Amino acid sequence: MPELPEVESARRVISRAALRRRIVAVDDSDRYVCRPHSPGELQDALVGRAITAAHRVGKSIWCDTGSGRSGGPALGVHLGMSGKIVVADRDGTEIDGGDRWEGRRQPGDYQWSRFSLEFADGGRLMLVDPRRLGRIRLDPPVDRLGPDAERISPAQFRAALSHSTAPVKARLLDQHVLAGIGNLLADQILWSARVHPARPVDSLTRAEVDRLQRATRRAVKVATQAGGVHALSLLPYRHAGAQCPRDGAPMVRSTVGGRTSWWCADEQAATG
DNA sequence: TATAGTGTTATCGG
DNA sequence: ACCGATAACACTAT
Repeated sequence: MPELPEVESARRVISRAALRRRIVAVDDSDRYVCRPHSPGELQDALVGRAITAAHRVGKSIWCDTGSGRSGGPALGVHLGMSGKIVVADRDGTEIDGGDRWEGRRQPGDYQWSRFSLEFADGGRLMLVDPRRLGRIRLDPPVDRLGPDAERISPAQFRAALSHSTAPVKARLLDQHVLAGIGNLLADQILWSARVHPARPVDSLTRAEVDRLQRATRRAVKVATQAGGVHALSLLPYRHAGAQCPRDGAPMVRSTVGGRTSWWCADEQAATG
């Protein structure tokens, strides 16, 4: 599920439930999720330290670590397609972030825990991730990300949607251009702004770019306040046979920018 | 049983 | 070198 709103929720879980807890053990045995680190590398870097702060840009989280007065490496967390952060007590009682149904047969048993930190009191922070497309790495290259979609200024947004012939949806999804927008947010933004997803960026009018900017701000705000993209109004209409909730025209589906896209056949015309 | 999928990245072609 | 499209990744849900 994770797009910016879910990732922000995960960051808050870490901030609320994991700060300043001394790490006594690390399970970094999943070679795919912990690539390109070698076995034990994450453990060696983290045992004896604690998370001191959790930051986010777009869909990337990184945690400052330290022990006493010495700082450690940043712990990067990416949730991929199916990851979530769960913090649980020694007995498996979830402190935060968990869903009872997600890969959990009994308290403390997480079938899909792909990485975990164990704290001195026996509690754990886990990356629970069925598909294993999430990622844990030290000192992640967050400087390559574009401006965060929640904080981007109108001028930065106009700059992001310029100098390109790419489909506007591909540009919205490019994390190096604008960080945090995923497939569902992109469809919501384009629908709200009444812009066809395949429109070349350099064909957009100033008015359209402004509508996209406002729609981005609104969609990110709505979803972040609700804790996830499930709150987006377009979501129930992204399926075969659906009609646009504004004008009743058919919702159509195609692939744009390599992703499944849904839009209103009438209001989001192919030419502006 | 077959297919699609809310994300990222290496690779390929222009 | 830049840009964009595509495949691959791993696994579950429908």
